[in-house]
Amino acid sequence: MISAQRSLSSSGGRMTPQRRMILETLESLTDHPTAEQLYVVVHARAPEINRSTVYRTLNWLETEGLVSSRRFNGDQRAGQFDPRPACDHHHFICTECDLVVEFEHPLIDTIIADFQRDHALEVCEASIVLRGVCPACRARLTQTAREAA
Amino acid sequence: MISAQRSLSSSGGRMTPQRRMILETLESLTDHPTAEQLYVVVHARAPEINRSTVYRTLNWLETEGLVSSRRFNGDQRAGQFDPRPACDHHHFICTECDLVVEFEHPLIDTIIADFQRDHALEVCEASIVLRGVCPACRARLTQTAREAA
DNA sequence: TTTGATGCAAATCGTTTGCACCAGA
DNA sequence: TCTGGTGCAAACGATTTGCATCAAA
Repeated sequence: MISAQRSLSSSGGRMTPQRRMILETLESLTDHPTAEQLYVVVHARAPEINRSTVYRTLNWLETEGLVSSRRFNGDQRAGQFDPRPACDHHHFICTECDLVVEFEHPLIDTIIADFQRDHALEVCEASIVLRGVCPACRARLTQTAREAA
Repeated sequence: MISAQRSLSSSGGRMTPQRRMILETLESLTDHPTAEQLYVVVHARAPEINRSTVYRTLNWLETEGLVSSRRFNGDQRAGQFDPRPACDHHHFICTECDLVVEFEHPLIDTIIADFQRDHALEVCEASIVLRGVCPACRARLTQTAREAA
């Protein structure tokens, strides 16, 4: 979760009502919304807030390191915003319903260390994306397959 | 590398001169080109091939599982195409020059197994993205920093 | 012959930007 | 006050699509 007020007031930008509202909305959402999805919620609550402001605020938050943008799927159009920094967790995505599950795993550090040793490249960030099918979608899929047979 | 002729003739689509040219060009490139970059090369060799055809061919190849599209960076606009399936290798990206280095690591299987056990979710694909700085860019950066001081 | 692929241009989608105005520090 | 943020609309880049034509199987 972002500790919005504090982190932000100590950094470069100004705290405005629009930014506060966008931040509060982002924190209230449990998933990884696109800019448009976030805009829809923000706009419903505060119709005077413009779409550009949402985009600008998200970009600003990303440069501040408070959120990270993701593209879990190579062919998806819109970026999704993760209300946490990029560096400290990984993701599972259901290919059917886009459910996102976050996780951590200590072995990533071993992988990074091995890679750096083998390739003489300096790694500063790592992310794992797992893709698969969640139980609900699995049930639906097998049900559909059974009906077809 | 794609074994183009064989894999494709056995699958759904038709082999046309355009598709052959696009495939050969994609195989000849060693990096992970965007659709536009690929189009430029293809178009230089065969000016009659249209941009739409490149996009359509890439989408088709992806549904056939012969290439995979990537978005290594959350905020980058264009998708990059990897002339290999998504499942069998991982990537390091230099944040300065976009150099891509591919690698494999056996521990990913342990991570997948642990995740599946802990979350009761079925994983069918995994990819690791490491981000960092390559030696050339590191040298340039430290040089620039030294000059500034 | 028939179905699917192509070229072209226009449309679409997600995102950014120029500019005049406004407000937080 | 003055720098930086906002709303608006227009621009933009990447990608897709409708349609008439064409060619692989």
